[in-house]
Amino acid sequence: MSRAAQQPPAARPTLEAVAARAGVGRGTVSRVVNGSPRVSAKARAAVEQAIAELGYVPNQAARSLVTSRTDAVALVIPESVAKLSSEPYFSDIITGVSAELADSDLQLLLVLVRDEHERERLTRYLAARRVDGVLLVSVHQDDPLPELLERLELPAVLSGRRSAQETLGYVHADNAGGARAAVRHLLSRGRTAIATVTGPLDMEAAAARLAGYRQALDEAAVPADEGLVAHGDFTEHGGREGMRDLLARRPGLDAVFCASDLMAAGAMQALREAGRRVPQDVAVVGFDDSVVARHTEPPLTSVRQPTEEMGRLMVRLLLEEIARPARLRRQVVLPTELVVRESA
Amino acid sequence: MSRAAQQPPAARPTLEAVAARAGVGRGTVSRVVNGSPRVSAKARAAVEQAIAELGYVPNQAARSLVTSRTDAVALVIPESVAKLSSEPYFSDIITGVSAELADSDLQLLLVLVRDEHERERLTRYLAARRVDGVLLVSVHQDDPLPELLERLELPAVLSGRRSAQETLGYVHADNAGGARAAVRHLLSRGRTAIATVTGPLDMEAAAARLAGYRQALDEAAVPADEGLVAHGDFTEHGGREGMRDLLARRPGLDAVFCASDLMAAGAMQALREAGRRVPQDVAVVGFDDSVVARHTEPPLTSVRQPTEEMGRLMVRLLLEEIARPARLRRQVVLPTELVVRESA
DNA sequence: CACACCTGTGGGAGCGCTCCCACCGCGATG
DNA sequence: CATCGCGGTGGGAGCGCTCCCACAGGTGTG
Repeated sequence: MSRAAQQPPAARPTLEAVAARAGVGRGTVSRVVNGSPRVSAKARAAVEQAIAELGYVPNQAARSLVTSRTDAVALVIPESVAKLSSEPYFSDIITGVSAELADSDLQLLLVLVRDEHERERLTRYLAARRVDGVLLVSVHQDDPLPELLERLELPAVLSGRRSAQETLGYVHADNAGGARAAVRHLLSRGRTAIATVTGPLDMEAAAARLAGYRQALDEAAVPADEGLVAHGDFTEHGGREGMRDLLARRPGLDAVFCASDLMAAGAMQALREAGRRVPQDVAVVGFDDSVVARHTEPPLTSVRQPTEEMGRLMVRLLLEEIARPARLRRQVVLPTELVVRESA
Repeated sequence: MSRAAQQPPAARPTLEAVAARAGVGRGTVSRVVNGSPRVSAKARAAVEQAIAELGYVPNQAARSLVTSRTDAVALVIPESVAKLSSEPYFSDIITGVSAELADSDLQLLLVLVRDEHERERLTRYLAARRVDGVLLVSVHQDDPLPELLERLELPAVLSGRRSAQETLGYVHADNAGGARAAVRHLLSRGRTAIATVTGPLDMEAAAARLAGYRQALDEAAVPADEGLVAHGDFTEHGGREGMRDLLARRPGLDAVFCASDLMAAGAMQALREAGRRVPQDVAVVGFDDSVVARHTEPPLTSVRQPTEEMGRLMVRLLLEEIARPARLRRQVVLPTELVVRESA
């Protein structure tokens, strides 16, 4: 087909063109576009009309070049373990982040980091300051990214923290408190041999959940039994394996607290294999209260953390830090809540 | 706290600085950075060393300004229905897109469009050509975005299509074929009163699945019965409602094909409420083979579509189109596969 | 009535890059 | 021996914007 009628994709109008049409200078147009108050009503009206008539949209690259802002933030997800879809936690964070960002004029860059190579790419990218700030989720203790962010003096907010001495801003849930509530609930239902499947302990969230589990037992004067502690990795597979271990070591257990819903789902599979009924023989509690919790059979009692709200809050903290970088980093802990269903 | 020691965040070196250090001109550095072959080995080595020594990273804004490329693509997800986390389909697309993009040097912008206001924001954004291309998923028949993309002559690839006459490039699964396979499977197991819960019929994928269902019954000379067709919206809630309707209208049904796994999960809840056993009384088949399928009780037989691969393929098509825009748009249909589990 | 001061304005400079043209030196060619 | 071609090179121009300085014109003060 002839493309003779093809017109050069309609060269976009520039600031200059708008200025000419409105009969004002470039400076005035720029002031209107950027919402400066130092513009007369008359000039403003003329400029706004010219903008509308020409369909002017500012060129972000030109703006960036001179302001050295990018009006974009990156959400970095280390996808070390599994796929995004099996971790509803990430999806909920994304939803919250995106929602909160929609009200600002920032764009959301999604960066999944699968391997070393991709981490290097990200490093170069951040060094080039191609974003104004970074949201980092699922932080591990030895994760090199937080340090990089500090070195680059790039505004950043974590979900989770490296340790209790975290220097960057962060948002996380009351992991210890949630775990405590879960175990207390099991105790109150008369369970006595309560096991746990932990998350990866190089993540503070996982360590805190284990600590909460221990506290609750301690409070109730239940003697500690390391045989009742299995280590998982937040995944379904890890939950299944952990549960099998536990059943082998302590066949008499009558409850298990899993540090994620996915692990709880895996644990329930292992229990079913072993012929144990949930909750009659073994009560199960998860953590996250993600969609998975509603799809297990029986539905899973779980510790709800406000994941989406955490995403929103991360954005708010990040915007604050971008606005005034020197300030002390804010660190926020959100409450959790036990959602009781049939599994416990 | 005193910030006396505060140093200006280490002004990043420019092309010019590299050129000076390497003892060459700006042009040569630019050629090296952009991989032009027209550079002598000697000059190249000198430049590369200077780059390493200075830690030079090109300024993307400056580059963009002159090339009018952005090296970014947007993945647009109309989040009309529910949350991201309850739709594993989207997560898998994201995973695939991100993986494929990692090998190119493009960035992924994630844009969730929740309402009219956010759509307008996106429209302005696209008009400003702040991305080199767009991936659009979950396309509805009356969706204004595809038309906008055509008008803007912005490279774009859809997942799903508006109709069989789609003019834009797209990738989708063999929806009709998958549905046919599902229903044939049910027929082969001796089911005779096979119902279906459809997706939103303004999406071609949903319409095609319904068509496939009808074809399979037709081939088997099973008389059509509109009472066995309920309309859902791909969500769990829709599946539950649809199933209740079906049970009310045709209590004798012995199988149901649901156009999504989520609806199948909802349908199974409704069946349980009604005291029907799955699969003994009613066999259930879903569509997507998402993580949900493995978490239902019993595990769900489902039509697998290669969602992640679809994401990757969308990126490949988009890159092609960005490279040479005038070409005919490629349209690809990927095969589906029935994964048999215990629900049917 | 001279002066300072404030609001609103125009436009030069310059952000860091790519594009392109001019030019250099060399070996091959007539 | 003059001419050409060609790989390799330097650097001017310019992308579209913001920043900032200079300046116009009005208002208020001594």
